[in-house]
Amino acid sequence: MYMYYKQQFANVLASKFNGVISEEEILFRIESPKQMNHGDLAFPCFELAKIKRKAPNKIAEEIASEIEDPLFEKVEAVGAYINVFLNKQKVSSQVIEKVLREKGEYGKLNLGNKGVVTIDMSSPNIAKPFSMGHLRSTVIGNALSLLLEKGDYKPVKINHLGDWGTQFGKLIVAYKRWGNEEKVKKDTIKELLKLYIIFHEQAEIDASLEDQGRLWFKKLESGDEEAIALWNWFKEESLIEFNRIYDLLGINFDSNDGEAFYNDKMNGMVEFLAEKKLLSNSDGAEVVDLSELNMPPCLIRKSDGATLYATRDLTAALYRQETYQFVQSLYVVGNEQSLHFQQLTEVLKKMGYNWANDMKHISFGMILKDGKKMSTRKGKLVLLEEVLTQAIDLAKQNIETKNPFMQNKESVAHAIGVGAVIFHDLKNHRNNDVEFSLEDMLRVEGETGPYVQYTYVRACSLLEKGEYTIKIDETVQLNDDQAWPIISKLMSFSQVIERALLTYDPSLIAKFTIDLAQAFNKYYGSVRVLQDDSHKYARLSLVYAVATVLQEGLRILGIEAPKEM
RNA sequence: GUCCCAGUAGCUCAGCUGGAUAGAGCAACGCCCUUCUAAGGCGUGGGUCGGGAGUUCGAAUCUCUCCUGGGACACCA
Repeated sequence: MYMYYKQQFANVLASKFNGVISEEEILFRIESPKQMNHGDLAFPCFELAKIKRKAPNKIAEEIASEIEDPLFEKVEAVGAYINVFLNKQKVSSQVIEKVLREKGEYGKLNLGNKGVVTIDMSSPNIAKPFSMGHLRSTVIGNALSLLLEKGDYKPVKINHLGDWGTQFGKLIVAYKRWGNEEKVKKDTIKELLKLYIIFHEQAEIDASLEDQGRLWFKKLESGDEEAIALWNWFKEESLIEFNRIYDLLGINFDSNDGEAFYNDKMNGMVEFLAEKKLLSNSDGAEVVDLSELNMPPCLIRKSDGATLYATRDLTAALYRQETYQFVQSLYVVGNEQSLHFQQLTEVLKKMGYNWANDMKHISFGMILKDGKKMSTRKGKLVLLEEVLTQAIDLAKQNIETKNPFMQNKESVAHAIGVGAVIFHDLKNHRNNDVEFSLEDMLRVEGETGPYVQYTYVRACSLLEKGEYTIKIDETVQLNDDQAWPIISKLMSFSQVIERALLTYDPSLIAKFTIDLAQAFNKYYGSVRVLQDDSHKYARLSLVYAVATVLQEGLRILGIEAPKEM
């Protein structure tokens, strides 16, 4: 909607400028003023001043006085700017009616099916607890997937489980040395984590442990029965735990092919590298040299012949291109792996695959503890499940005091608790590091998920009390200017989606929902919606539009919007 | 040492492709529930946009440089 009005303005301006400056150029220059009293759209005349060799404010004045259009209720020159005020009544009706018609589809970018986008996300390491770090990948990946859908792409969510690699060799060694079947059966993940930590402690004393770990991974990779049996056991137990968490988060995947899935596909990839003469030997290991790009070499095979992370990721990339023929392939993986992904891309390009350029590392910042990276090896980590449980409990307590007679307390508390945690993760730009703070995560006031949900609840309550039903043929005649900030926000929704999609940035959606909620709460505080007068239907329609868009915004973030709380 | 990310109010962060008096939330203080859910609203205070130079009509935003924090840099993932 916003684009439409901007286009109209550009159109009018173009007709006044007689080709001195192109319409595209005008469109590009038009901005939305930061302050309400500067109108809804503004055109700065500085550039024009150079071309026309005239003072910019003179130009603004001249043009402003010439513009007359029913869509604009006021056009004024302020300094070098031509400021335009949209016709509030007219635009309000148009925007609200569009939302009433399109409902959840509002804001969708209808550009025709744009193809498959694979999203490598979540990817927890089995035999380790699901930590806060994996929450980020999971939640960001999920939001991007929903966003892509809204933009007419076909997302494929892949949980690239960390279920292969030397770490399992190490774990097997630790289990065989210090493990206890009974204990492990009882509380698998916690026991395995203990073993993993012990291993790394002991390895500092006895370096031969590392070698044994590598040996057992090598055994695993060559199909040793004992190794495989243990690995299977660890994996099954881990998946049970992970699925419990995915259920809590309400997130699922289109594929659970983890690293081990590519086990039998790696030889072909390595052979192809050899055929292309890209492999070289370095200290007994097989690597792809990238020194001409100022990068360290990419390791393909260890000196004992076992594969590495890069080997599996390269194989996975090939497999995904073949299987899905993606137009983009996203990797929602932490910042610290940026070198790895640069290497991946470069190796694929050397192999002659141009689609390597369609692979994008969607990086995100770390969750820090006391300003430092958390380390599983040293046992420094925070368990996601505990955080979620606490958030839900807190929501339950709040409901008990604020709305004790409500139905569905359980499911609402779940929506709010989980919503708070997800929103907290998504509201800031993904690249920022975040210091872990349970207090911040459980916050429900101010710029939080529960605040947005609460706003939605208020809106729903109004619709309920006002017995609102959409009358699609009736024009919505909104007469109060106080609604304008809301309208202005509503009309920018698809813009925000487009931008979020372009920059792979869900935080823009989160900020949008906050802004819209703030505008609505302000309105709610000063206007009595359910007042019985001739504009009640229009006001309720506005409320309906707000509720619809808030719900849709939350949905894209992967957050539920309860009707009561 | 090389490369990547960041440095904006006491704290956590916004600030669109450079544009009009730098904005929110939290915390602090003061108001507003006999009328639509106070998980809300209104108001007050709080800023050399890390330092310096440059480009420009115009810089928190672009360039260079320095400082600070975090991270990555071959047989972990």
